[in-house]
Amino acid sequence: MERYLSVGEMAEIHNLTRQTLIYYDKIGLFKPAYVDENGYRYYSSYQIPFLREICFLKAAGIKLEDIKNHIKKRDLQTAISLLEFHKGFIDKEIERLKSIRESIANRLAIYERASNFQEELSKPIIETFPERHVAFSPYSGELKKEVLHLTIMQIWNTLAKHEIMPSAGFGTIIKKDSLGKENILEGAGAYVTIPARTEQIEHIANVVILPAGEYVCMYKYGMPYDTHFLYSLLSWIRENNYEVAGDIVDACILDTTFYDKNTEVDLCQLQIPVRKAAKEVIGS
Amino acid sequence: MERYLSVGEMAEIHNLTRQTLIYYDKIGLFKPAYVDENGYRYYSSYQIPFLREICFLKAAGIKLEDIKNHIKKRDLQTAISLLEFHKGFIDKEIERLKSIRESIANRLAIYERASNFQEELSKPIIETFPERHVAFSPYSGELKKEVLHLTIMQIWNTLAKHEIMPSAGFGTIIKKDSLGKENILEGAGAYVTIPARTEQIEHIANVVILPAGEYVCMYKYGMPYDTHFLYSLLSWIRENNYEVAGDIVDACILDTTFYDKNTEVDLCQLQIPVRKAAKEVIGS
DNA sequence: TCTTGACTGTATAGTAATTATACGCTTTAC
DNA sequence: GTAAAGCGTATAATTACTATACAGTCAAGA
Repeated sequence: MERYLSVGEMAEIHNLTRQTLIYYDKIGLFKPAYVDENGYRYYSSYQIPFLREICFLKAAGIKLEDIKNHIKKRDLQTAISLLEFHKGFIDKEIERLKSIRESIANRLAIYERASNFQEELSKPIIETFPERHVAFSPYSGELKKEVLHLTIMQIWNTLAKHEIMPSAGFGTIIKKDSLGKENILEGAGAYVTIPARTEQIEHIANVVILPAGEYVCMYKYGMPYDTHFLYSLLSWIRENNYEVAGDIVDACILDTTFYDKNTEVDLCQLQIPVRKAAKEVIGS
Repeated sequence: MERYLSVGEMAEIHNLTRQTLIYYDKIGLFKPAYVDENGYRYYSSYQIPFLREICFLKAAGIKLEDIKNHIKKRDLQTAISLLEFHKGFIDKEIERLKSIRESIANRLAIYERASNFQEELSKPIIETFPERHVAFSPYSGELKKEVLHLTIMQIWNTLAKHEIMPSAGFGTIIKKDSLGKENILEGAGAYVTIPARTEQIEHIANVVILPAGEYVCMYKYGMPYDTHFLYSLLSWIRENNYEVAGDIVDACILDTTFYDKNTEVDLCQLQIPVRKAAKEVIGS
């Protein structure tokens, strides 16, 4: 004495729509036990566990095509391997989302700091930064906006190809060794911050570690090649009995996408690592 | 002296395809700075930061439509609220994936145990279970396969509507109080296991806690209403100087989806909570 | 018996963000 | 001058549905 269920009933039991069952019929995933002369679909109550299992696998995020292939010749071993495989996939997804989350949080941290920069604009301030890992690539030729963009994009893409999401900051690094030279931008290049825990990356990009410590900083509207900000900050450092302790960072805080077409400079922050100058340096 | 980039160049810089840029043009997300008389698209290098930002937001999982609406009138506050909102969304996604992961892991645990049941089939064994939380719903009317399926689906759907993924196990609970009665299945009902940490669920389903402890168990091919397995296990319990300590669980291990059309019973495991019988009970 | 409403059927378009393909014109390199 | 590379548009396919339109079927009440 088997009872038959209509599409509507079967759908309601499984919290699906009628259309969905018709679709499952069409793609051959789940067909009614019996179709009457008018084309009406009737399902056996014995089919309920099948549809429930389909719903479970679907809710787990497995594709209907894979469910279809699996459910036909279903045994314990294939069920285990399907779920094992999918568990691995879910794990990867969770890792991916976590790294996106971290990227967004880092970006937000930059924005929060940028919200309060106004009274500090163009003034020297001292900030402490933790150790930062960055992917670095030197500029080629004269530094202008286009070279800057292209070099950043090149690093960005290298990272993206290895599934590292770049966002926590980017900008320019100016070499300490070039400060005295005729061309202060000699050896300078673009950098993109990468998560510190990324280890295998050394093989795919030139990784530089920006040391933790005190930096003399200045928010400014101006591109890295507008070097007068840098010179004025270097003067301040000398006058205040500091000395430059390492390579200089010109971090892009808000790029031109935040401004109208005519404002073609970024809000950047110069970051010069410093230490107190030794007495003899002052005298020289 | 502004340089223009062709679709192909612009696409390559951003690791996109030509088609994608044409699509972005079509939907109004990102249009070329200039189109020549032949319809060829040319992008300004000043547009690079915009496209980079679009790529970042896209990689973060934000919909193109939302990016489009945001990027038009972009300022620090809207950028922060977009990212804050999306961070919340990502958090929810991570939680969702974690609960799917847990469901899959639980299901795998059941399957792993089921892989080795053969030599234990129809024999009493003693297992220890941790505390388990289940959603319970009594059967209405005579217990047969259809009622069983429908009752489970009803619990399943109640859970699904509250975004709890049910999978870790389901089956039948037989009331200890009905063991002596004419109808041993009086008050029996279906259960579906729920994650222990689900707290707000008491309002939406009848939650029962199956206590931790020793259970006399038996793997068997047979539905819960095939009560002779239960009776034989109850005899074994009496003969071995145990007594029933609580409601009886008939857990579905492998449902009929694992078998061909003709095998219409599940592999189930009876689980009877026990304690050592007091002396006077033996004598009575 | 007729009508009404609730169901059923099929067929088609739309969703999101591309990718792939076909076909033809333009530009560039040799 | 020719061939290859690159550009244009247009269309279909992808996934798992949902929504809509239009028509046939069934059960209950007047």
